[in-house]
Amino acid sequence: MSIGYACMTLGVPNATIKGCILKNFSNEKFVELVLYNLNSLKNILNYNISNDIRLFRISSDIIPFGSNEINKTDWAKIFYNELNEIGNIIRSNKIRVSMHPGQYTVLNSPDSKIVSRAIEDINYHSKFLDSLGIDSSGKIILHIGGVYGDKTSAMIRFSEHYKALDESVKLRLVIENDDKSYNIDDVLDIGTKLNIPVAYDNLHNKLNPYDEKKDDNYWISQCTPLWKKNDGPQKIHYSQQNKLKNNGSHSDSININEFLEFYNKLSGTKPDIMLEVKDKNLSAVKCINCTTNTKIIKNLELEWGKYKYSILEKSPNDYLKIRQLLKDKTAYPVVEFYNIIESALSQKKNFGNSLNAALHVWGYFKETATTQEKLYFNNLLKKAAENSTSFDRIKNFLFKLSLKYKQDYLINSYFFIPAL
DNA sequence: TGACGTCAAGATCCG
DNA sequence: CGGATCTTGACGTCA
Repeated sequence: MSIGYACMTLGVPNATIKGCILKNFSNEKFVELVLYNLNSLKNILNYNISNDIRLFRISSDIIPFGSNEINKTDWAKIFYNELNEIGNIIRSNKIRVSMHPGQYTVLNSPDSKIVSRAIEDINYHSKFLDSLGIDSSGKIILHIGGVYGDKTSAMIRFSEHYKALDESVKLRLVIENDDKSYNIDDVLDIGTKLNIPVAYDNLHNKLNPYDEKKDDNYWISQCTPLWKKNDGPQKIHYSQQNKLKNNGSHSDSININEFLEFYNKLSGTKPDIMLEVKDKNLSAVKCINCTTNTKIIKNLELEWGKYKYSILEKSPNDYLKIRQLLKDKTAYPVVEFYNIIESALSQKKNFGNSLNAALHVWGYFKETATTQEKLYFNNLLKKAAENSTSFDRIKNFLFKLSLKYKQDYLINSYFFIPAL
């Protein structure tokens, strides 16, 4: 059982995926972007390894316009060395990677042009995983598509188009229930007939249920037999509803109590769990720390090091509470720890607390900073007090200082994540 | 025809 | 001119 997250990281330096718009596409731009993205992917994977995250979804944007006809480059050849190096990192560290074409890749469309684009896109995803030397446990997760007023024939069309795919692509394909059209029963029906593994998505099932009396564990068990040896461990998608947003919007963070309630109800072998959540790797680390057999306080101390200034900024009370909580070096109060973190992060910031946290971080530099840097920092504080600049600018400046003075402890701090 | 969802690139505005 | 903020893109389905 592994727990992972999708596509992008928060608070990891040099780990973003870049793209460009169609009209700016050129071969030179493309080469530049792919080199940049592959380097980011390498950094993400190394981050995952050091945080013991063994499940990761690679962004479909890793190769910009990977399946667009504008893109004539043989990228697998051009970037053979980079791709090979990344593949080695993945394989030697036993990370499981997957990909997930977006909602616009529709294999069952009645429009043959849309179908051929969908096939091109699925082929691109498969080729990317092939280029890393990943075996068939590296999955491509796909939705069934549209209904077009006639679900039965739309499902038949999916089956026919699926059968026409390359064998190597079929080995990777997994189908997933969606939040509007194809419920888990529909998808299990297709999966059983075509022998395709099914990834169960709990939030989609909540929004688009087949039978509300059946719980998550029931459906996950129903999917289990469809995962054969070559497919690797069963996978599911797990997410929670953002209560302030539309149905289907993912929560900012995984609420740990709700997750553990779900997790503890799972019977049999636990599946790989792909989290879909705004705070990405942060929730992955949280859920891993709460389910691991390695119950050592050092892991909580590492987490605390990253969270502490964000907590100080939101709630000095909770800051003190956690310091108290982590005093007993023989204990592992992980759930309590994250409960306080979640509660603190849900608080609103205020000027005094933000200033206090910023000054704590400034403490790392106030001796070593140049006169100019000191002046600039004080000027930013003054402007913030007058409300003529935001604390984000102060944070940006402090982050730049962290990089310049190589303060790794600060560079990895969640304090600098704007959304937090 | 616009909403849906997603994020950053690109465009524009502001001081 | 740099930084902040707004708009667009890229995709297909459905109301």
